[in-house]
Amino acid sequence: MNFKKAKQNRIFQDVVDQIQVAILEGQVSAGERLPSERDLCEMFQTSRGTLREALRILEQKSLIEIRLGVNGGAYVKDANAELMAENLAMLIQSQNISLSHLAEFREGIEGTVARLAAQRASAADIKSLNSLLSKADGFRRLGTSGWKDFVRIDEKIHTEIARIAGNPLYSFILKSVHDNIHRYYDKFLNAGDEELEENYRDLFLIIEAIKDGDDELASSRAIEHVQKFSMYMQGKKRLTGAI
Amino acid sequence: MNFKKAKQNRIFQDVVDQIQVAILEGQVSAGERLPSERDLCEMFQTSRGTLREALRILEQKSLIEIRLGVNGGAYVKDANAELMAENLAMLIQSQNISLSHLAEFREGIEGTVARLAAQRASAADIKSLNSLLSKADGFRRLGTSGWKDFVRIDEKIHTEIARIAGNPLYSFILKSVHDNIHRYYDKFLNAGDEELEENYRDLFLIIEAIKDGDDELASSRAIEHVQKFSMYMQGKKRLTGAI
DNA sequence: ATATAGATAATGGTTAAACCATTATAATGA
DNA sequence: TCATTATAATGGTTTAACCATTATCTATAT
Repeated sequence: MNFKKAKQNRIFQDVVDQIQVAILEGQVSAGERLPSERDLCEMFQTSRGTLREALRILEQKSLIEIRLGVNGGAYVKDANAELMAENLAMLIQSQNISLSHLAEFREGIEGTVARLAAQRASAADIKSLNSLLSKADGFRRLGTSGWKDFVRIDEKIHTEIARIAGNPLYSFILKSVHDNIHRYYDKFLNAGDEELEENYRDLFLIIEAIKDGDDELASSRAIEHVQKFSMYMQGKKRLTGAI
Repeated sequence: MNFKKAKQNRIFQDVVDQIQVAILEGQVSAGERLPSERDLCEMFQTSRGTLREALRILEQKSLIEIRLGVNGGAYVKDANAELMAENLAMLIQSQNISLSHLAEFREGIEGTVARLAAQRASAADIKSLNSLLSKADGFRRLGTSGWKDFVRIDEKIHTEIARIAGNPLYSFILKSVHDNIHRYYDKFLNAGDEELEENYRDLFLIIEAIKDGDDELASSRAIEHVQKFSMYMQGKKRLTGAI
């Protein structure tokens, strides 16, 4: 059965549950504001301290965001992706998960996502990818000075492929992984023209395979692409770390 | 740059940060207890209300667990897997992620994990898998009466394969996915002898492929196995739901 | 009229002191 | 020795007050 211990009634937990249900069921929409703390106290018949403990939990769950001043209060949030990213970060920190583990995990995800995208891409999807690719091309031509923008588009392409794969879970997980990889790698983000050139070529080939509906090729190219990136970053890291 | 807005100093946030660092850096180990609320108040020079807001956040992060009574207080936790499972559950609920999406995601993960396990399994790993398999065999022979135990071992085998894959990220993610699938599917868990028989055979074949180091075969068999399970469950669901 | 500066009030952030509920442990008694 | 009871430490909750931030209104000067 695997039940958890039934804890003493904690009032703030009940408040959390009620508000969470209201949010998840859409009784209050993203962007809207909950009543003020003092009003909520009256509604729940509780003290302000207890109510605030509930708000802290909801805030930590990224379900609400607290703003100050007049018109301040608890605003319902929509983005639930950052939650996963944060938890993944904590997992990585506390469980001593290495960057190579993270990179390997990313390989698996990107490979699968590219395969699915190749199976499911519509004409509109291909168009969208091509548009991003041409933007990347523009930044590539700027050489190393366009590197930063290129990286941004690069990530956007990966995200778009995940969207095309059609399973939102992959989008969320992949975003979490990207966030965490960049959290650690961003400081090493600079490269010569050759790397930039190769990176662009990789993207081009991945998208080509997706266009052709060749799922196995798309998958293997995506994996290879991620591996290359990881190796490059780990190489850089070792060099820089040795200073 | 993607910086976030710098919020007003919130005392409870500072308290959270300090305690979190202490935990993640191992200054306090799992199972140990933090000082009492009143003591912590003195140490942080803060009021009890503020301190409690900090504890609520840490509790929500699954970093601590609060117990009541004498010897009660904030105990440092070790298990960080349930965190992911909970967040995944919320993601599923709030983003309208369907069971088929969850099942597809599981396919990808299990396929990759089986592939890696086939590449990396040691003699001891194989022995461990065989031991689990023989247990499963025992429950299988009991027929439908042993179904519940069989399912428990089944999941254990999947978990073990993930462990053998050697990347803790996969273990955590897979556990989260399993938890969430069971959360929705558990009520449909009953089957005839044929399903049980086929399930056992699948496991046997997956483990055989891992034993032989045939990573592609292990992967495809694992994927097929998961697909079968999903289809069976979705079928059951439709039937039961139609009552 | 318009722009600037200041006053106003609503809202979250914090404090303090008191009381209640739970529970491990010690003291008590059969 | 074992069961019962008392004790005290700890988290859970309440109340009432004050501080800090900020959107909006108001008055003044240009």
